[in-house]
Amino acid sequence: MQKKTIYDVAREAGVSISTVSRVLNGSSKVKESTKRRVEAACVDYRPVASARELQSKQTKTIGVLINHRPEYFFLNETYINALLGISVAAKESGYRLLLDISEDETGASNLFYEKKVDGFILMGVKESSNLLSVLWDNDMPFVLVGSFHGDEEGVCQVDINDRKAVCSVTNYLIGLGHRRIGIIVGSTEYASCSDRLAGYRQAMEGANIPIQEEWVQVCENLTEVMAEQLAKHLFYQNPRVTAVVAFNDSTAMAVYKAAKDCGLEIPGQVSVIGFDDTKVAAYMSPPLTSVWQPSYEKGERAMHLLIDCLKQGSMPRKREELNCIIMYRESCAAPPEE
Amino acid sequence: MQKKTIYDVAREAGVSISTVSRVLNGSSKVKESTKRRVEAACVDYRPVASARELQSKQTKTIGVLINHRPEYFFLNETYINALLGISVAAKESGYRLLLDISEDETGASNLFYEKKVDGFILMGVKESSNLLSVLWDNDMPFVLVGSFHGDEEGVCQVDINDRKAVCSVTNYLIGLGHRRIGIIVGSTEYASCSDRLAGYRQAMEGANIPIQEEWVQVCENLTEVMAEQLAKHLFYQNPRVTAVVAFNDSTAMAVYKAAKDCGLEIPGQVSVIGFDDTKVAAYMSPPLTSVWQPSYEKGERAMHLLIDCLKQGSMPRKREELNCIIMYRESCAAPPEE
DNA sequence: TCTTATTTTGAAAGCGCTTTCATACAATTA
DNA sequence: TAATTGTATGAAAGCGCTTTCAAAATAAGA
Repeated sequence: MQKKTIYDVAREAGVSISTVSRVLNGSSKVKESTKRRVEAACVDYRPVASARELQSKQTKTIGVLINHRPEYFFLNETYINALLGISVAAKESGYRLLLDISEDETGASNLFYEKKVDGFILMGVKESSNLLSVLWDNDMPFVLVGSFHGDEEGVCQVDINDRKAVCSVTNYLIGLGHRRIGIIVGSTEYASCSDRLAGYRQAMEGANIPIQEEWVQVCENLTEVMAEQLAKHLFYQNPRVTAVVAFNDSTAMAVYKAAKDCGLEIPGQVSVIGFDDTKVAAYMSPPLTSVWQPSYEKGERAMHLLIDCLKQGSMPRKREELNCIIMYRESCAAPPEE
Repeated sequence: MQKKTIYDVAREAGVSISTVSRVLNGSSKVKESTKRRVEAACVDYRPVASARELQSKQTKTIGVLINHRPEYFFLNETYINALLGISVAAKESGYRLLLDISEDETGASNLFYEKKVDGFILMGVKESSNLLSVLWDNDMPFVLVGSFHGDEEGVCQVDINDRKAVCSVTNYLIGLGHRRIGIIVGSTEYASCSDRLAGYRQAMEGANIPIQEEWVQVCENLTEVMAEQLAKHLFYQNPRVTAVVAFNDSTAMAVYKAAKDCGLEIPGQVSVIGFDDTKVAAYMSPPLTSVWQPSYEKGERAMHLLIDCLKQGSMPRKREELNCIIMYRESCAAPPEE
């Protein structure tokens, strides 16, 4: 079966292809009666996207980039949730998603150079990325999901306040009586890591607790296996930490494992705090106190912002901040008596 | 800055656009010396994809469909892992991915009708789906990831043997001494659910244990909250089940919660078995015995199969079966003495 | 050297649309 | 009724490529 083209529709309706195109796009006035004729002839007709894109210079598709190392074999749950939000918002507005999961940015710039997308949503961008300036310089709209500082004067992004959130939970731990508080974070190449670390420092300084450098474990490549080791480092110290702020819930899980291996009770002997409040947090044993963040909403909001840009033709350099919620559960308590 | 077109390259190299196109596509012989001249002129030139697609009738992009209800707000980890495998395999072969996450299939058929993709990878297809026949009838290549039976004589799919896997773990439970074994599965609209249920039945029948119908809990809409309730149904029975086969690890987590609420010890008073062996399984308390399945490899393999189809022009109606591994951990033991 | 076979190249058509520009027609106004 | 304005439509160009077909350049054979 040969596919129906705009010519077939035009013939069937007894009009020219221009008229068909006009009723399809609603671009200019068409007499009501002919409009109806054309619409009737449009059954089983679907415009070929590439033809339309070639001419109209827009693709109605958004490139979604997720920074991810293939060797991790596991995608951060917050990315997935953001992706879900992006997906729903895109669908609402008739946009499609081209997904690029990778560490390097050539895939992304290809999408741009080959005109495959109208805009981008970027997740997990490294501070050292130079993709952003390419996009800026070429007026390609994009929105960042998640933390980023960068050299640019300001980019369009939707984010949480990582620093504030970690500052809060650290203060919570301090309020519980903890002094020797450890933290495990990933590469400071990522703003979310450096911000969370900064939040920890801020809280500790605010409480006049001098930070022992062996309490802060920064890891370029924070897998669960690594996290477990780092947690053990923390626990083998003498005196050991009585609480650990984990970069995220996966890390917290690893900390749980380490604690178990070291024969430390949670929360009796060590308190643990996670981040992201992934689905497991509530089911862990003991249930994990964690910072919930609105990942889905981040994605959704980013998409809406991007679509607005696309409509208006200009990109706001604004940053939207969404709120986190600390989910208090049972993984934290006062430190053991000395 | 105006984008460089094939005309610019041609002028710069002193040849016609036909020649440029030829060296770009390697479609026919070009003299070595002119080839070099053209290649030199190609710096900063990127073909516009839509123009190329319009003419060549192929898009070098694959549509990836994930069946998912928006109200779930959470994407099955096995899908994500498969997606990762798909992504890596696609990248290797220079394919892009158009992602469509949704329950209904109009998004997918749009991609097809508008010629946005060269083929499809489908995940979580319902038995009642009629997308497949549309694709078949129009010679659009596709590969299924995961279980599916369907009316068709056979489709190209890569899958595990759900029935065999659940049969094995049920036998394991029986071997441990269990007789009253419960099972919680999702909608039998999905082959993976009905197959796992069939595996359970097969094992029970094999051991001559008549199945009490209150032991099998089928749920159209298996969320964690639902699973927890169903688990409690199982536990409130008199005599109650001594083991539960959960549809997947999320369900198993909910069973853990229910057991805790009912004051039942795992594995002392109830044994629990999960499926998928997601990352949490090993970290649960007690660590969950679960069936690991090669999700990543499923995606990777599906993509390779699809690319082969695309090259050869014809689609094999074969089904590839990958192996599962039972990860024995500490959530199963002999049933309590009566 | 001249013909024939072979390789290399260019002109031009066309993929299926959108959009400009001009024309035809209907509706106003003088 | 003629002149003027406004509206509805079509012809044609062109988006940036690939590909066919024929011509030109080169190599081989007589």
